Amino acid sequence: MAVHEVLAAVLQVRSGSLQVLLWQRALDPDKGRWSLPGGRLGPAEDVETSIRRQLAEKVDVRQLTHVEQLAVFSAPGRVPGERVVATAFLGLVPCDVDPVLPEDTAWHPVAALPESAFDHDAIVQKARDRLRAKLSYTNLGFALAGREFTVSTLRELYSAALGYRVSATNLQRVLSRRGLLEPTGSTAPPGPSGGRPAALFRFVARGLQVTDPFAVFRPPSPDRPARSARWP
Amino acid sequence: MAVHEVLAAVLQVRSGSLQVLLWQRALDPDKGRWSLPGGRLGPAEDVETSIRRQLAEKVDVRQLTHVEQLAVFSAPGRVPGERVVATAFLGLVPCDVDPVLPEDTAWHPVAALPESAFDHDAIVQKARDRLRAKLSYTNLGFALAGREFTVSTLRELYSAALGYRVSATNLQRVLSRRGLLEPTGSTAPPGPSGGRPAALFRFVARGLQVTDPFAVFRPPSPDRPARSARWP
DNA sequence: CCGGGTTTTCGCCTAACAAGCGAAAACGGG
DNA sequence: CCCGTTTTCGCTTGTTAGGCGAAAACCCGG
Repeated sequence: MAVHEVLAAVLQVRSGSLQVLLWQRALDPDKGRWSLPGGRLGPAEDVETSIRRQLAEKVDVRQLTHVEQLAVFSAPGRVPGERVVATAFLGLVPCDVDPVLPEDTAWHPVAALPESAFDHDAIVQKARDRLRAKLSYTNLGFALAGREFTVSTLRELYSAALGYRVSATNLQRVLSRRGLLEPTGSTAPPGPSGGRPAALFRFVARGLQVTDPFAVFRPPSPDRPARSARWP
Repeated sequence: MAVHEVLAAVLQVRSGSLQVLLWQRALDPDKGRWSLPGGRLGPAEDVETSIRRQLAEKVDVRQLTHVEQLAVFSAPGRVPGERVVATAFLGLVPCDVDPVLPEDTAWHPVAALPESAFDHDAIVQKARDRLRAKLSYTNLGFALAGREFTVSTLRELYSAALGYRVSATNLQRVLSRRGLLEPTGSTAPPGPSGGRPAALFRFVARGLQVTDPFAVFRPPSPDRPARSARWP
């Protein structure tokens, strides 16, 4: 018999850095420290429904472009007092929205977290690592970007999330070849210092999908060109 | 307030197919159906400690070469009666052991599961998918293989786990290039019908490690040859 | 309206890796 | 000692990531 809570590390790229949504605890334990949004699992909801419901108190749910389970945190003494088992989530918000936040809530760069409550910093690290990994072999970028964007802004998003500078040329090429990116046809107005107007792109699909080229030892499949189809 | 249980899909390649450890329920609910090993989370243990403890009743724990969290299953009605939230695990057993099993326990091919209890079949599917994915971009094969093996037997393991025939040549090449495989120097005795004796190999590391070549958009790093290190 | 500065986009090239194929190597058995 | 069998290795090909620089397309000031 244990209390079950759900917690989410909601990430967004803001002003060039990857940030996480935290709220400051008004009561003990860990009063004054920053913790992840979430709360107790209700009796008639599964964990994903629950975290979406609880996040609605912090941000508009419709602005959450992606939610996925991260892991269970269950060390016996992870919170003082009663035993609490937590299911942690990764949530993503696109860069073109700026949700109104409650008083006690604010964004913090994941690279410089404030004093955080309990084991919540470990959860944030895990969320960041998951995001970084999935940017490489999925179309998860759609959850960070707006509906339409230029390659330059997409480059800034990837650079901020990954923690290192990414080549815009290569980014466009790789995502295009994988069939994840498509041009809208129109262009964005050039910046104040001029320059060629950038073409607008969008992600072909806005749901998570994995690119399988990372799957090796593949069998020759009928849909792929089938480099040659004979097996011992 | 909900009961928390831990469940594990323990997989092993046996007689050429991927199989999962199940036990047959002697009591209602779902009497007679097959379910995953596991049980209630104890008050002083985290979920991984708990699943390892509970699996010890089924198989010798030292034979478990890999254990990882899969996901939380928490649909309100997933088991009748009291609310039960489950943390599901993937467990792997190398092919060269054959644990003694309790009466009610047996291996079943994941491709042809018997009538299984509750949502346990969904957990098994998820475990299978996770294994298949990780075989491609990690050294997880070490958990399926024995300490030493020939390329042919490794090929059979990968073929069984992935569900399609794998080229032995390519398997050895890819794993070697990634620095995961090394020859022991000795050879295995040839089969009854003769043939060149096969060289024995082992995995360099027996803990899980990810091969990053699947990470794209990488920065030029000092350790890698650094094709050329200049950035705009 | 023409040229300089700026930003984006595209083409060409290279490197790395997966993958297929066939020849050679290394055994046992008649 | 030749033959069938199994393994291993080298050669080659196709695909993808990645780097570099030129051309394209805009603004603005003279």
